[in-house]
Amino acid sequence: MRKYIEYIGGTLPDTDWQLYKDHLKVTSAKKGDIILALNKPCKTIWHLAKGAVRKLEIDHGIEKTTHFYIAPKVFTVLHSALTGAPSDLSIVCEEDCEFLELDIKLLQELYEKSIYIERIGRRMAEEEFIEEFSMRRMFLKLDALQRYEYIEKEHPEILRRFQLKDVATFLGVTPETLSRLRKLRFSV
Amino acid sequence: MRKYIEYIGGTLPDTDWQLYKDHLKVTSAKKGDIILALNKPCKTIWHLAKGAVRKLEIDHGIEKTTHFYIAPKVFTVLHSALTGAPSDLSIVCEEDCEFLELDIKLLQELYEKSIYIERIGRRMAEEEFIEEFSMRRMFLKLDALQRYEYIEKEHPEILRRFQLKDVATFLGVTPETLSRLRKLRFSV
DNA sequence: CTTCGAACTTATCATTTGTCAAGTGGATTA
DNA sequence: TAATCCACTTGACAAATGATAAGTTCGAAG
Repeated sequence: MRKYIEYIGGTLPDTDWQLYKDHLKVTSAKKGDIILALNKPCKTIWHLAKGAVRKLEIDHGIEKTTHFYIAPKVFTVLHSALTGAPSDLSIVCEEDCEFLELDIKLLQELYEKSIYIERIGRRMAEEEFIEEFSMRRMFLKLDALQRYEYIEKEHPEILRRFQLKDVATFLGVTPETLSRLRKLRFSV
Repeated sequence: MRKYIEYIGGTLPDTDWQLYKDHLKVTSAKKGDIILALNKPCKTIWHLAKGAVRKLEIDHGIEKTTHFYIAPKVFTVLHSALTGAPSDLSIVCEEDCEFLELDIKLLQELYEKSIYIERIGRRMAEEEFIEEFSMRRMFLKLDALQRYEYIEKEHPEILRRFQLKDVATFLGVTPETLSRLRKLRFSV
């Protein structure tokens, strides 16, 4: 976790770091476990220490993957966490996982107590925004094959640790199309 | 501006608000003016008080619109502003505009002076993230016609104040395709 | 070991979207 | 006013992707 903070250019004095750490709860989950069910309000920030999870939505009965997270990584369902509304996303473990959980309400109290923690919150939101925008640009600029090649080159870990059918919906194509694109790639 | 802060659920005590206001610089620009050129580092946060602007990138010589902003709205090129790197986006006025500009460096100093301003910064980043994600979901869930209908229904102002060719690239289709989709829509 | 089911692939055909080329209309300018 | 430019539209054809159905492979469960 502290590494992630440094990665986004943040620093946390020891006392603030201690304050933060004291509110984390250690949990774990098995492959296949759903850690956030559809339509449940999201009340947690997960610090994924080990494993891999997937965020998904249901679109006309079809599962569509919106995010892949691989440890170490911090994630939540922001809209739901901020407003208390039911989450339109679900989160499932794709491997056995270990977490440090932080309650949203507790985090908001920590914001009051430490400007440094508030700052980390801002930096994390900024990074997520940039990442999300770069994903959208992928759809504006690249066709399906190029999007696949981008993942292959920039995030090969995703191909190793998640199912292709989920990578397909993440890329905005059907699993059949992804299969054809991969074949195309090998023959060139 | 203060309205925008309230909209995102923020509050700014009078003294902090005064501090913030004192650092804003009033500027204006004409329709067609480029307020941020491609490859220049972005050093400004613009508070768009009046008018409409468009953010765009160049992809293989083709202009692609990434954002539309209509007053009142706050925007910057976050990645460039945070890192000092040249902006891969350009910003152009689509109407005569009035701005309140805030220098990025000044804002970072203000973060040191006021936890409330820091908090507004966090809230803005969070809102931008949620907005950006909802845009990406549009590409995952909707085909081109449905994306157009979404804009027509949820953001009709965009159709009134920007050119269709730019709406087309924003939606990830060619202007010719958008034209056909619109024709289709009217005949149904 | 065998069976079963789910992921993945492959094939065929329909649909959507892109490309290229040309035409229309309205606004700006000489 | 006339000429010009550019956004927008339209048409014909090509390419990409989706839908459906069926086949293959592999790992999990009995």
